[in-house]
Amino acid sequence: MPKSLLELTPVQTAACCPPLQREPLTVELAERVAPLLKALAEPVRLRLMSLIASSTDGEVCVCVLSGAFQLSQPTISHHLKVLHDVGLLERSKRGVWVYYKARTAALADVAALIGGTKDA
Amino acid sequence: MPKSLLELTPVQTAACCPPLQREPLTVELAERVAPLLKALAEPVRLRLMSLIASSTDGEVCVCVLSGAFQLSQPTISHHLKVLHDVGLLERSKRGVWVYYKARTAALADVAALIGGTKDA
DNA sequence: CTCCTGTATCGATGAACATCAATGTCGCGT
DNA sequence: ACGCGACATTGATGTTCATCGATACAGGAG
Repeated sequence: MPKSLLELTPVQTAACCPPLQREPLTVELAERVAPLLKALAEPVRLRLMSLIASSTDGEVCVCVLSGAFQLSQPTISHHLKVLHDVGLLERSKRGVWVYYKARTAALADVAALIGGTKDA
Repeated sequence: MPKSLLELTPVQTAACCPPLQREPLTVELAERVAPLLKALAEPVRLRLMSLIASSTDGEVCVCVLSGAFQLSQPTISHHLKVLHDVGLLERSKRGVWVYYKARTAALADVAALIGGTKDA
């Protein structure tokens, strides 16, 4: 896994404004970013991501997450897998329990690309 | 259409960090943001959005956009409609031509919600 | 070793989606 | 008026996806 999920070039990261508004996205970059957005583009996954990212411990047990939604356990597990597969969540198993942690850097990367702050 | 697409509350907009990392997203907010992310979560639409947002004129004619992809005209029209329907694009017809303009504020809203800059 | 419990995987099903060809609609020129 | 060109809408098709029940795979307790 790369240090930065999106592997933005110096020009891109140092840019005054979000790459998306700076110059047309390349096909490759668009295809690399889209899966991250797609993973977030679902209400349940957005809330899962938020629940984990806003937790004081930084980590949240799946057992807690399962109880926070009126969805079956396999469904929650599926959504967590989607977020994990694109690199938005880290997974650590301790004993019988599994904990997920948010990769806030990845979130920041996505945000910086699509919007961020503009001006010089 | 609301002034701000996401209608973030003062607490949310003035927050030190992205709402998503600050406190668990409410069901309503998650369901309001997800469609915007879904609209962006497609390589072609991401590139369309970028092409329009990065254009010097601020506006781009559909005739230009159609030529920039190896896709049928209806398909491009469909993608533009998706972006327009969620409020990411503005549409203006002049003569026979149709021009689309990026709602950068909407992009910034989404970015601020999911990532933005953290720290205190 | 054998249950019980937490989590992941599998298989199926119905809904949503990307794409295209065909058709419709609206302006402009002739 | 007529026809052409730009764009949108419709209908159809194959694919992707969210969800669930059933099942598999751990690891701890007894």
